[in-house]
Amino acid sequence: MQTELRLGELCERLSEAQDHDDLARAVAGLRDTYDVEHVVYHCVRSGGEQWGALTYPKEWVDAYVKEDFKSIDPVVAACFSRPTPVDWKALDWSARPARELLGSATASGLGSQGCSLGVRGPSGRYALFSVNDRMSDGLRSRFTDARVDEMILAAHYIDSRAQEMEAEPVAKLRTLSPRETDALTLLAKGLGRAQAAERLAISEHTFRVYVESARNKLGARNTLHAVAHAMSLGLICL
Amino acid sequence: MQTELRLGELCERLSEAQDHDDLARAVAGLRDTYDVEHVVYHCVRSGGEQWGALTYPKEWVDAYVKEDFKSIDPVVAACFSRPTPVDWKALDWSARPARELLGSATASGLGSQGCSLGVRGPSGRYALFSVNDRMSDGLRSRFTDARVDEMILAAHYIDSRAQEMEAEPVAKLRTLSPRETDALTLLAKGLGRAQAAERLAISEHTFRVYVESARNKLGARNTLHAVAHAMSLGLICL
DNA sequence: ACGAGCCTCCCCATTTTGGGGGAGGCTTTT
DNA sequence: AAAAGCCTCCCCCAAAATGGGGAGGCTCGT
Repeated sequence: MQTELRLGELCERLSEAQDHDDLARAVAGLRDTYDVEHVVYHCVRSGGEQWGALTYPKEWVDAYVKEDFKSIDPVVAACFSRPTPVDWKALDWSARPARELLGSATASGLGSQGCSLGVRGPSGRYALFSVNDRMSDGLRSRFTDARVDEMILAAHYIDSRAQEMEAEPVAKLRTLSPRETDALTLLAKGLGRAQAAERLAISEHTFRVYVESARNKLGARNTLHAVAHAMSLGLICL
Repeated sequence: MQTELRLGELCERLSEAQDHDDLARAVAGLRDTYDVEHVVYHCVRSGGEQWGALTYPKEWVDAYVKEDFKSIDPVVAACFSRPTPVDWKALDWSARPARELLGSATASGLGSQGCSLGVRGPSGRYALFSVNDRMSDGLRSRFTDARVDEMILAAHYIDSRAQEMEAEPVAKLRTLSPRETDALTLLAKGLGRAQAAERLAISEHTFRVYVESARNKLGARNTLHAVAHAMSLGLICL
């Protein structure tokens, strides 16, 4: 197995990538360089449906989507809260849905060993970068630190390119005034209007004006929608 | 200037880091290795107040917090939506608040050139990794791609350690049933209860049961709080 | 000087939500 | 077999929110 990843090659392919197929080709090149069974970029959550740039057989990808394995996949759950690479072997696969996932993967000819790293972006965006092999011992334990570095860099570059491809032209990023931000933030934190107004040392009437104003700026249908939208845009945070 | 960053040294310091001071020492070691004016890890948004592990003088840090520069800092805003490193020189500093920030920084003896990379985590977490120097031309243009790689890796490792230090013991991660998730997601997207119930092909009474149930599971005070909380935990996404 | 935006405050009628209650059928796990 | 959770449906009443309207003072940018 090669001991050095030519990220220059990956970056070159990514810089020319225009669509998901181009990303898939870049990921396939990575698999060949790593000399592993599969390399996977799985965009779990973004503005639209989940999608992936990967080397898995179509049969397995179709089964994964059809059975909605994303909602019970221990890898997806584990990487959601851990910032470091996760060895699949270390996860709990005892639950029946997880065993079904494994069975289905094996039936599609895949190895059950792998390593994944979660990547996050704005507006709750969440993606997974995985390396999969059929060898009996975990990839993570076989990887040197240098290889973890390469995994992190590969994940970052692929996700960056994916975000760039998805980005809507930011014609006009909505912003809120400080008081509007305060008003929505306090509501998001669970305070009622009366309590929030008191917290800000203003009247409920005034508080309401800020909420209405923010709602109009965000083009929201109601207060809840305004709060959710503001959170999604990263304008407020709990 | 050295052409190779010894990330092994950074990782060693980080693996032993127990608090923010340890992180600051690791960051200071990085500054010495890079041979630059300052290196900064700025946790802009997480569960608590903003904080940083950095080499800036206390005078400047105090001024930054006191003037609430975070809310107008073009670097903070730019890195929020860009997944790749941002050269400060390329940003718009013409607005008065931004000029005040620059003036204050210069008065504190800082250079105005730098490069920053945004890092994201769960629950809307957002941090910045920056390298600052007083040289007249932008660091970004002087950095080779190898240096960008090191910047990305350094940002990742520091943020990972920071997250590990902050992580509350996950005694019980709240989850929602699929229907509860659907109900909150549709409300977050701006549908009214009647419309959302129709979308799910259930009655409004039933829809309401899911909302109430989700609200109880999340320990939320009202529906808006439940939606905001679910988004914050990454349970639903727009 | 003027316009835009922010911050502040008030009113009424209608609609929606929250809090409480009730119920049954199905699947999964232990 | 039993318990727990999910999915489905219905009711009432009080409180809160929404949708519409009104207003003035201050600061900043052009």
